[in-house]
Amino acid sequence: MGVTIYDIAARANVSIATVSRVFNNHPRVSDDTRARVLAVADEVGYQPHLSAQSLARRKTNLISAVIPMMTNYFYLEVLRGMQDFLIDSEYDLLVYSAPKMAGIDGQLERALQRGRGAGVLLFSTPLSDEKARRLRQNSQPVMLVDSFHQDFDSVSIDNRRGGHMATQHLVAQGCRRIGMIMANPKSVPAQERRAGYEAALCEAGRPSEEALVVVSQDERHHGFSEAEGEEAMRQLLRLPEPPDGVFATSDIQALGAMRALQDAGLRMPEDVAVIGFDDIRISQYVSLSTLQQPMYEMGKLAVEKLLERVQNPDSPTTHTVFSPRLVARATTTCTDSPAFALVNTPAS
Amino acid sequence: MGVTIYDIAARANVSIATVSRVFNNHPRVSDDTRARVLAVADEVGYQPHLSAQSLARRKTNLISAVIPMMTNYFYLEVLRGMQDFLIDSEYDLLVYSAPKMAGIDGQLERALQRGRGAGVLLFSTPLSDEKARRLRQNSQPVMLVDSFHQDFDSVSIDNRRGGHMATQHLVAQGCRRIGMIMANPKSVPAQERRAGYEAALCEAGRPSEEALVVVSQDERHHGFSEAEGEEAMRQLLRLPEPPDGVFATSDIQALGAMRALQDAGLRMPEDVAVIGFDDIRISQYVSLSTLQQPMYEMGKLAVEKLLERVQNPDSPTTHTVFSPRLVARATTTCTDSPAFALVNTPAS
DNA sequence: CCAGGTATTGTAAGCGCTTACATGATTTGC
DNA sequence: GCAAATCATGTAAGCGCTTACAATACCTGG
Repeated sequence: MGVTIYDIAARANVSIATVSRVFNNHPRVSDDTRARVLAVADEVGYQPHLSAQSLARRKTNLISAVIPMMTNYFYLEVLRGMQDFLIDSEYDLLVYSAPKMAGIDGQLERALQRGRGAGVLLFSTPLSDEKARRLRQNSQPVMLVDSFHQDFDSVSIDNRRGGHMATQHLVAQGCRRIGMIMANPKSVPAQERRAGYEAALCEAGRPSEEALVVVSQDERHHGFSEAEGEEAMRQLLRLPEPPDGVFATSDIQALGAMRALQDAGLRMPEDVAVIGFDDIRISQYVSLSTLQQPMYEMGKLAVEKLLERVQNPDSPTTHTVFSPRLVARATTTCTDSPAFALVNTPAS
Repeated sequence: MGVTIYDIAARANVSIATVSRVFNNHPRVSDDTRARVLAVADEVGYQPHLSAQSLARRKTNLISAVIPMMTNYFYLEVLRGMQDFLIDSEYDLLVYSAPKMAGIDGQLERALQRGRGAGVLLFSTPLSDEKARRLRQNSQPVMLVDSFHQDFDSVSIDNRRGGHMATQHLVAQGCRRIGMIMANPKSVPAQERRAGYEAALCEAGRPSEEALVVVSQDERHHGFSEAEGEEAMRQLLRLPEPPDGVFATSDIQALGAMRALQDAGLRMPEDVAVIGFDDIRISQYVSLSTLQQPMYEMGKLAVEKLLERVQNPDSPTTHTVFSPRLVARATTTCTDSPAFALVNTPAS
């Protein structure tokens, strides 16, 4: 069907080996034949057959990204960073995403198929020892993004520090009772953010109150959803002494919390200050204070490091930890001028 | 390295052909041997080698999505729809995205490589006759999403109708001078939306004024960016008689326009009503009126139809056109209660 | 002028799988 | 009870490429 190296070999009066050498830039080909082969190839529109190459070379030029709940804009930015790196490389990207947390194992299995990809980027997925063992056996190197395990390369963010910074910021803004809207504890980043929150409270000499932390039991998105955030906020507001500052484990939950506050007729930040985590694009528009993750850079670095690992399977494991950056906006401070105030001036 | 059918054949005392038949659910295998082969395969952890399968079967289980400027949230939603369909199929998804419009040809070439994928989804890319010819020659079927060409299957939206609805809505809201913030005319959807705009003005007995349509010359994103929208709005405001209603070819441009209006101290919708196109998630939060595209459904249907085409290369070409849906929010109507009003109450 | 390089090209054996065809072993129909 | 059909399995030839090894041609220097 397609043009093969046999066709070219015949037309250029050389063997298929020579044709192959030409395309692989093998040095031992005379300039003469090289030119002839390339001319013929060009003339007939030759394209190498990628599956055949993969089979013969015993490696592919594909890498896989395994992503849970792509609805989260966080991943869009990371993907963008990845693509910007890959576009100049010879590797292509397979995307395996699962709508629910639970589907991630199946997608990971798919990505790990033999002869499929050269490496796997696994996002935001905690690794049980059992699963880690399974991954180590596989021939494809695995790189963890937004999660951590001693045995695998990883790129992540200092969640504990972020939780600490968020809480400290609320303290600095004068909040007296600081609550937290926590995702499902199965999420390791969420746990870490909570640890930072508690450490900061402790440092500030505040008692940490169980009731002020609302923990999501959601399995589907591990609590990272607007609905979960809204529900959690309502719960906080029902407390005898509701908080006047809230740290949510993600912006998307914070958005839900904002909705709940609005419904309750409360003002931000005067009645309740709100801070999230991630800095997704929406946050800028609704002036939500948050901890920014360098999503683009994380994506870019992650593929870069994965490809290095593919080249060099035995180099020592590395872990890169980015620092989050505090972005103070209108939900916690009174100085920042709000976005789109005019839209929201109720018309009369 | 990996376990092959030879290993299994040896351990199960059968030929490799039989092993292959077992995995391909060939009917002519006795239950007895089938069970034996499967037991052995399970024991040694056999996984078929996908490149080898592709080569022997002369087809792959990959489809490619070629997407310009993934920054646009539109594509995230479409991707989600695609993934939800693919997760139950045997196909996997390759994503080729280009940060700029100009990079799309290179990515398309990559996706079209022989032996790579079974089909290609090409997004939002106008096809010159030249390029169409090139695509027809390729062995992979191509499906157009958010664009149109007679010779290829397509899934798109009735942009003309959308432009018409948007403009009609502004008319109904009492706008007297209706401007338009237009993307680069290289974008066919933008052109169509403009046609709808002009038709609606004409029907309403309004003269269409050249100066009221600001056309972007941007090449990078074809004008689909916040900065371009903002600049266009400023330009409109400098007119002797500025518009009191504006239709933007996308939400992202509309967001820029909103920023310009806010900077100018103008109220929406009292001074200027604004409507966009797409209904990206942010729009809901900032209460931007818009024309909703069924992005998720488009993605889902697109892969579904592409896979049908892969099965059946000779069936007649089909075109599916979705209708946009008007979503009136606070930027055009006074009835809708705005989102997050509290955030935007300037604190005192 | 010839042994011993070195540069260029060819031969052929894979890579791991699918599948047309061939071969016995069983079953079926009459 | 036997030819014909059916079933289960094996043999071997690819799919399109890479690459170790072999072969040939052309240089060197002594």
